[in-house]
Amino acid sequence: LKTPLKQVATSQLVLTERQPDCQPLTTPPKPKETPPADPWTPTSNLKMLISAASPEIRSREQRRQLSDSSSEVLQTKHCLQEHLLGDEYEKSQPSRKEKSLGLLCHKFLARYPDYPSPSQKSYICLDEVTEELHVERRRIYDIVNVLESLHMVSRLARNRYVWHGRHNLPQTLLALKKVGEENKYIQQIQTIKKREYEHEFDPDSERNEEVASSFGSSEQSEMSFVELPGVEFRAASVNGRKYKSLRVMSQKFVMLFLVSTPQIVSLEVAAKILIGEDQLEDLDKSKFKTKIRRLYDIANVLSSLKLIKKVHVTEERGRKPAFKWTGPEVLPNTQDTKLEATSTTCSPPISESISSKEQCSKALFPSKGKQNFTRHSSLIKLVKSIENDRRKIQSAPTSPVKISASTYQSLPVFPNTIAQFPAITKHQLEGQSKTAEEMQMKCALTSPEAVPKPEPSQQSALSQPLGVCPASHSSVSPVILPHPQSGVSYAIYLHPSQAHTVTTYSPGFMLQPLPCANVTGIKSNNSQVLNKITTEEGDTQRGPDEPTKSLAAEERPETKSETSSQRCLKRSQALPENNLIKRHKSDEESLDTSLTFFPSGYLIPLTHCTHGSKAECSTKEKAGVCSLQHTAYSSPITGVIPMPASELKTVNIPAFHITPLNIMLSPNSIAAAPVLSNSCLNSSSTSSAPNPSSSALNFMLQHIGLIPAGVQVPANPVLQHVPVSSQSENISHSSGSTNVQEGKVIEFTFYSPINENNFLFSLQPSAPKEPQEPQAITENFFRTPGGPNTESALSGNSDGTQRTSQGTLYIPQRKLEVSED
DNA sequence: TCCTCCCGCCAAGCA
DNA sequence: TGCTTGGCGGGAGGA
Repeated sequence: LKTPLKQVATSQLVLTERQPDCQPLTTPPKPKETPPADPWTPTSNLKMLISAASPEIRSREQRRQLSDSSSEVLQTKHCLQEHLLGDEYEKSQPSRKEKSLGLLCHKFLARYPDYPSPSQKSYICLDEVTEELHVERRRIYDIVNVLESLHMVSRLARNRYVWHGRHNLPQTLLALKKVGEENKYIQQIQTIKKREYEHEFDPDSERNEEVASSFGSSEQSEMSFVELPGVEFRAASVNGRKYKSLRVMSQKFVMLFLVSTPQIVSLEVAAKILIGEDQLEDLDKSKFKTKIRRLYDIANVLSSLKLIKKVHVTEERGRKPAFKWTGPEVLPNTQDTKLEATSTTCSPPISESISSKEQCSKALFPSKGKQNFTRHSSLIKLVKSIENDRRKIQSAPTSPVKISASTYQSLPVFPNTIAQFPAITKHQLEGQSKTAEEMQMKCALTSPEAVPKPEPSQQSALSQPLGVCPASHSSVSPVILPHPQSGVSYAIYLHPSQAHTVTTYSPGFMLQPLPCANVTGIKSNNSQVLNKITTEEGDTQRGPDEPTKSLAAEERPETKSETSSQRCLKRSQALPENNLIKRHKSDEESLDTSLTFFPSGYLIPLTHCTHGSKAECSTKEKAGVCSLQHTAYSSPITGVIPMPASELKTVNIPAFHITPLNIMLSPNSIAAAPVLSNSCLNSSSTSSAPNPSSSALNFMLQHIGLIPAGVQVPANPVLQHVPVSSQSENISHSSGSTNVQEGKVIEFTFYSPINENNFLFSLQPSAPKEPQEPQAITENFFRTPGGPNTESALSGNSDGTQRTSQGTLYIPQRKLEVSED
């Protein structure tokens, strides 16, 4: 045995690649007839490095040595076996990890550039690859199939593929996302999660029927391989094993990430969905295991592509392997896509022409007759929500709805919803970007007089909210958003550390998502900010690195100019800190210099009052005198009412259309949980008249996922038990691991600091509190300030410019942990 | 013990 | 008919 002349650590991979049969760290045996291109000389090492960088050189070298290599390897192997004892030989073999598909895929990918120039097509010869990487052909197929599913390669002929690199990736992901939405993967995931909570996985026939019904829609639209225009699919077995192929599985797997929020998919759920789509073949364990195996194969390749990353989701039932999407965010429309592309350094700009888009959609929906992009499902949902909301407002008096424990159990989807509520906002973003016709339709469904149809000029003006930002922003300056219809502007005070997202505002659309604006950053870098919308929304598990994100509400504003809204802010600043404006321990330094008013919020335009005329509201607002019946609609009263937690009892939420901002609840501090309303909650202090505040509240809570659809929160809930908030401190931040814990108290505040027409709603996690009596965990989720009397909650200062309502949302304790390996 | 996934059999499909 | 492609599941390494 000869010692290599030089063997540097950095060349280890290359060496392994070249000679996988030799243990990389041991002295490789050397045949007596050493060829001139001995890999163990510095020169040959250099050659190998060059070769690794240049496929052409490598191929040439490879061809030259091809004839010798096989016999060499065999000889080497024999040589090793001869020189080493059985155990030693076994040890000398590369470990399982070194032979993993992921590593192999890394090697494979290293051979080709991410973005090959279109003029220079890279061809992949499977024989060469298998020889070069010293792997079985079979393994290469695994890799190639997944790459093919992403259109990173395409099959040219037998044994021959073309390397496209990542050029097609954005388009592919966009296409996959759309198909995923079409196939209602979100619902499927939710159905599966629901069943998980209800029963253990049990492949009985009854269950299969249930599954069958839940997957009915996807069966009808049995999906084949999603192609892109110009990237044809020429699989060898196009007709036969097409539907079970790794390609299709891979695409579906990716779709699951693209449609779900947060973009974490457990293998179990993915496998069940894939099984479900396979014509509901027996959900026996062997099939399930097989799917899981294949998903691991796919996941390994996707991980090598850095599209996903392995994590673990810990729930009550244990720790589950899952994967988290780490690839580029896919935004639904061209505009967003372009923004995304420009702000994603790893991707080249997407130049997607309309025609290619049409082609793409045709390719994506070949089996369906009508695949026009008519109305987005989220938009329909919104319309329904609004309709329901209005109906609720106009009909039955609000009475508490008790949710039984069984209901609690039957709402397994809900726990994830709160973690996903940023995605709801995102979803609305998508809806917002739909056509003007849709907007008008939506407007028509709402109060027409309150919501004037947007004119194009206004639209365009309003689509640039950032452009009207004050020229200079301190960390606490408001972001002014114009509102031409009302002649007033919206001002949003945000903390730069926790506000990252900005999107357009269109007044005709009643439920505009208006994510937080980074006051310091929005002017300079819109696209980046926009890009962050999705990446941060999708990752609700974030937290350790963003300790201040949700805590900015605890800070106070610092005003600069004397706009009306800012006067309000100033006023509030002068007020003593109440229980809702707390200082967070970890945030003390930043508090010294930067003060922020709202962490985020629901922008509630009071002009959209559905009951009573605007004038009426306005008058009453100014008068500061609100009848009980109108309390909910009417005026904000000046000043933040300082209220200790012990006094928090009631809340009144104006029954106006709520424009959700991006509510930046601390990802650590909340997690999805069913919310149990308290049957004891009474509304005796309110009149029996329909109380729109409950509708708005319900709408808002449903909308952000704090309560499931259909569940009603009483109009004027009164705190009867103190929620347990001791869990607030139990946020663990271990490196690489983020816990999302429930058992939190989320306090919320309604402000109207902007003007009489607008409300802001903000949520923030409560600061750690002393442990309180635990008996009411499941009975209370809601407590509000101001005492049992509704008016007292709304009354405060009477200068008619500001009012605050505060309350607390209790998230029952439950743990959902996502940890990264 | 369970997770992870390598490995290779073998059948379908293609040239 | 031989070769390519790839579904599939046993079973072993690793945590």
